[in-house]
Amino acid sequence: MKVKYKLIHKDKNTGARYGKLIFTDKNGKKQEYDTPMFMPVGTQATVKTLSPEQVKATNPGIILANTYHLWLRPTPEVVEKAGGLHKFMNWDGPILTDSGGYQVFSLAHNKKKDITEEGVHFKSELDGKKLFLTPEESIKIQNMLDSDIAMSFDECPPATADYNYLKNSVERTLRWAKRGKIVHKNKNQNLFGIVQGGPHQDLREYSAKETVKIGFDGYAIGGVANDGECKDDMYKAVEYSTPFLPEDKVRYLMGVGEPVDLIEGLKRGIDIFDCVSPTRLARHGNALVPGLRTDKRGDKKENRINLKNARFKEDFSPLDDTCDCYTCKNYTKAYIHHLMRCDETFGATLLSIHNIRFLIRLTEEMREAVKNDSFEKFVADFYSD
RNA sequence: GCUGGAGUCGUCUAGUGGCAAUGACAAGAGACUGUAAAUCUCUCGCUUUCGGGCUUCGUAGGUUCGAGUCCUACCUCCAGCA
Repeated sequence: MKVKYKLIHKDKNTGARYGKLIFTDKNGKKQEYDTPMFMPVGTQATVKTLSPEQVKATNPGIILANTYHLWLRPTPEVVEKAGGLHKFMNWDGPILTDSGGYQVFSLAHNKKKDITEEGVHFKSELDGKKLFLTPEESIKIQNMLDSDIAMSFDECPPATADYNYLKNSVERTLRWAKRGKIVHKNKNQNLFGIVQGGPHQDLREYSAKETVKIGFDGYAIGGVANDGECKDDMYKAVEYSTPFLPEDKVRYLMGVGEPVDLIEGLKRGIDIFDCVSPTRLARHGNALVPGLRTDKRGDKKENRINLKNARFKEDFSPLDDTCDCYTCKNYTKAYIHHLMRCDETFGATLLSIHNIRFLIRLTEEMREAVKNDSFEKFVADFYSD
């Protein structure tokens, strides 16, 4: 499905935007979704522990899948034979595939040797086989998967990498973006570019401007929230980038995240977010709950409870009594505590539903605030609770 | 009653003269941001000013510089025979 972003309203006092993503399929049929949006992650063509119906019930827009993982298994050929990713996984909503760029850094064993101009050498985690992923190959795979949004294959170094590394990385990511765009043939698929540059103002500005010159259907900000980056640097990375992105294209902050980050991102002009944290936290027994806490670094973090803790054994209240999700409407903490203690998957399912809905509900509330030009007050209330 | 065998952290278990004592589970807690993650880390006899101190391997004695480990008796459990 081809996508168009429509900016509907810009908040009077901040950079926050309310908009719509309008997807049109081959037959001219439209699907519309509001932004800001939180996209659940389904790396292996499934949002872990959830059925498509359960994902749908959280009111999502786009969901994610990953090129790297699907390349190795089941292979793009299989997905193509199945009739594309939508059919394969029974998801008729929009799908965004990450390019494998993130895996470059988390999987390449020897960064210096494995990451070359031509592409990246991997060792398959499945069978130890030597693999080589290039920008062209990544786009080709995404074309075959037939996702709605393909991401450029970027180099995603930690924000804490030194300036020179980040500078070279920005240049390389630009060259890779061009190479990817040239081979992008799927007319029914959108291609997004990725801005890199760590926390450095000049690099972000340069990366954003050059990426826009290449021309993409949407723009992402990458290389944030990794390897111990502090929140301040992450917000800087965003605010150094968004001013140079076109107003009529959607902006995607990759891999983020936490409730606070959604707010801070939106404030700086981001429209869409994705993060593994709601589903991973769920599998590890944690539920997002209202309020904030301060972590050991002094950063404001989301509040959450660990349902495995003994204190929930006889707590027969819902996870969050302000929440409208299936889990909160039907189950108690004591029951989820029991399921997590027994390693029953249904516990992870219930927590995933809640955590995803928690973030999506936050985007819905932010949306309303932007519509009413009251986002500044919304932010103030959020921090004062 | 006789003959073998066994009793070690909540549970199972390693240990055959230098041991607060192995591993697993359970338990208590923490971490997690484009998913190498339903994973990982820490604690788990008592106590501590974190150097240590104290008490532990069925019970009671004994041998030894030193005993969960060797000896004696007893208690309990299991198997076989009466």
